[in-house]
Amino acid sequence: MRFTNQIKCASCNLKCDIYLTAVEMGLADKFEPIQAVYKKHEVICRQNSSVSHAIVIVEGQAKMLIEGVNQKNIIMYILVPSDYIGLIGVYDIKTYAYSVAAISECYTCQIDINFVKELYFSNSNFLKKLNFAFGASVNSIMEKLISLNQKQIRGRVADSLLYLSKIYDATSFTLGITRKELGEMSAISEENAVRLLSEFKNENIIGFEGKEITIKNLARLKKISEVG
Amino acid sequence: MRFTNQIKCASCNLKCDIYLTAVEMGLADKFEPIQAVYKKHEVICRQNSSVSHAIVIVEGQAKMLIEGVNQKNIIMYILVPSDYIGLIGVYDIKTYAYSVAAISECYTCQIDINFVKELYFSNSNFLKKLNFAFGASVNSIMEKLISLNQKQIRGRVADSLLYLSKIYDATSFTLGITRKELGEMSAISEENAVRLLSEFKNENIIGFEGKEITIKNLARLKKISEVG
DNA sequence: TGACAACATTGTTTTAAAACAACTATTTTT
DNA sequence: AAAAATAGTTGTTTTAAAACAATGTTGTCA
Repeated sequence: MRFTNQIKCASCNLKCDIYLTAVEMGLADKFEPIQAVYKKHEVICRQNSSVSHAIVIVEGQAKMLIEGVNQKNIIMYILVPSDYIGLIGVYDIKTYAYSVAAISECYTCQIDINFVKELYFSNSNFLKKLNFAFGASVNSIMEKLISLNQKQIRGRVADSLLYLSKIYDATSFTLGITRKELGEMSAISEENAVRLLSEFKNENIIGFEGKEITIKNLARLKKISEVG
Repeated sequence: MRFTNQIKCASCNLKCDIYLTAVEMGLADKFEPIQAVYKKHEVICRQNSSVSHAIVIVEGQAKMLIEGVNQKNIIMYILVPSDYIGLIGVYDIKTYAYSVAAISECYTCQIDINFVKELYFSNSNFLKKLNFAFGASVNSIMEKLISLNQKQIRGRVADSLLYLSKIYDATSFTLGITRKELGEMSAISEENAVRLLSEFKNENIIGFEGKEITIKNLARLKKISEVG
């Protein structure tokens, strides 16, 4: 990890909600984000450590994961630019329930959680926005719980592929993660992750060449996701 | 389900946070909870239906569950008096992500979600209290995710027993749920739930007679929960 | 109070997915 | 450019847990 302080918020293309709210409230001068860059594989925040900043992904990709017993992890989300880490600090939760690690070089902005809290409690629009995002994340965790516990591995991998297609907003995308990590997203072994990709390829549901994946039959994939 | 309107809040022993906050803000007269009684097995709220009221469990017990594919459910929590259902409505989530069903006769109070929202947005103490509860629930869902996905069935049943012991606040308690439901809490089959109870009994970790359960060796049970 | 349903139990069989193994391909490092 | 490490692949074996089956027990209600 290294610090940069090159980009000023005023000239940043991302324009995160925190900055926009600060500006709206005439607090732009009090707004001093720390800019940190993480190399691939570096840990951005560690499960059980204390939440001191809200972190915005400005560039790059990261995985949010729960570190479980016997060093097996579950990857919950892939974070992409404009996603937040650590908002839970606003809800008075002191430690992270998850870890986040870079899967490509990640540029982040880190804003003191107390400053974010100040905005949260004094700006009801911002409050509603965060609340809604937070509430939605609870729903998506429940969906993940169902997916991982009640579907067979075909359904789980289908879910992961659909999820990736959604966050990359395309049916063709470059898989930012390894086969092992695809397994960790679906709570299956690396070998079975490979096997199922090949299976889907043979059935002409997807195509791939290394990390380049194309969903060729979205309807079938959705069907597989549904029936488990 | 039937309605009663016998108990006035002023004379209610429970004194929920919603009522207390309403009183504090001089809104006690605007506070008109609906009192509804549910028989055992009756559904209190159904997954995907819309959230219109915050519901307080006044008496009795209920299970909160996610209804999954192929009619297999996961029981997330057992709700006991003073627990809430539907607070997620405050966070602008319109539909329930789960169902709740009575496991014994349940007396509930139901308060219009818009009234609760009013309190939430105008009383920062109440807001903080709800936020904290909500944030904590996210953490506990993640723990459940780990428990159900990375532990073997022994560890999962151990977790369920520890959870029950915690909510009943005793090492001896009457199991409010069936063996099948204990399985649904631990994401295992009914048969294995029975088998593991017997196994734990043989190993002198627990004792039971029908629904009366005693944890005899808490340390061992915690160990089993840890090692998975 | 007898009949039926729901719940509990235990042994046996089947199965889905992990683990193991052996090998190839692709990146990184030096 | 060679060596080392990481990532990907496929076939085989093992295993944990579900499903099946058969039977006993308790509860409910007409």
